Amino acid sequence: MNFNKTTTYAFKVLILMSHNDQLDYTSTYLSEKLNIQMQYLRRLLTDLSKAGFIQSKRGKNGGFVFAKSIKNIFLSDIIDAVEGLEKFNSCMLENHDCNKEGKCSFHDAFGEIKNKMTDALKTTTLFDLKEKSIIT
Amino acid sequence: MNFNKTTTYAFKVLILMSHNDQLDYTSTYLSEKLNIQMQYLRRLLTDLSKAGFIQSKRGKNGGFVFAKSIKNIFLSDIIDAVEGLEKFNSCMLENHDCNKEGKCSFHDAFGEIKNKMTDALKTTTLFDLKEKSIIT
DNA sequence: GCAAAATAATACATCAAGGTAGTATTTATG
DNA sequence: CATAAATACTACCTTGATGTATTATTTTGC
Ligand code: SF4
Ligand code: SF4
Repeated sequence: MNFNKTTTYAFKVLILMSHNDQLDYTSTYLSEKLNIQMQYLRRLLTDLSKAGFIQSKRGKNGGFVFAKSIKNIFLSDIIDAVEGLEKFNSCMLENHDCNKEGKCSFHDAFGEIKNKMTDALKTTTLFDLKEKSIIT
Repeated sequence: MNFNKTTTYAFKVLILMSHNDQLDYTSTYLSEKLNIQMQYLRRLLTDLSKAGFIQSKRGKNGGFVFAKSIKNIFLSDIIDAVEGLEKFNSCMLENHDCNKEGKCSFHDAFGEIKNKMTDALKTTTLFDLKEKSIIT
């Protein structure tokens, strides 16, 4: 019940950026502030650009800004872009032949909980997280 | 929100074995029935023995049987033995400096859901899963 | 007591995620 | 237009999870 590292990085970056969602953030700044290695972060930022969350400005005074309103970026979108959302809905036993409700107690026992989790991810935006976040 | 492969194997093995919890199951049988590679499964079975869930009988007519009642084997025990239970309770953002409630919206948004998940794992036994499981 | 059937142990192979380095490209500004 | 400051790209390294192969050990039953 965790995201992979890259997804976690993505969250941290975007949450930090959402503190001032009009600002340009350089990869150097983000890297130092969040303790994420430069090169890896750069790739991630490029990916997040290609996914449409942020946009890059190359050259001097460049950096990254949101490409759209943080009210329109759902947590599920971020997960989906980085590690894919499939596994959050798929069988916890990786029994790919089966996907039927009511066939296995696992499904019954955790299906509802998983759905709530997924719902939360699909309805929570970066804006929603903004105020209370301690991640600086 | 998934277990790693080894944990999934462990679940499948133990769930299958719990269908008839007095029987000896050979690694060959389990391997073929569940499509798990022999050598890897063997190691897992040895680990599950050492963890006290099952016991091994070496030599001809050997195999593995439960070492204790399946009413006393909680899903959380299995996870804990194989991949550790820590991450099911730790910060989803891997912000290891912090572990305070109310400090970050993430915590508020998903804390309750995670607790329910953990509770379910800690109160559900192999016996509870027995009847309805389709995993043969 | 020997052969067959089982587990145990050990060492090595493979693969994907994550991490690192070096070079190329773009752009603002003096 | 040259330089500095930024991102983009590409190739390689490291590590941990998973997979495979080989050999050793134990036990049963003829
Ligand atoms: S019924 Fe069980 S095996 Fe089938 S998809 Fe649901 S959890 Fe997986
Ligand atoms: S408050 Fe946020 S950062 Fe801190 S432990 Fe909870 S989820 Fe993690």
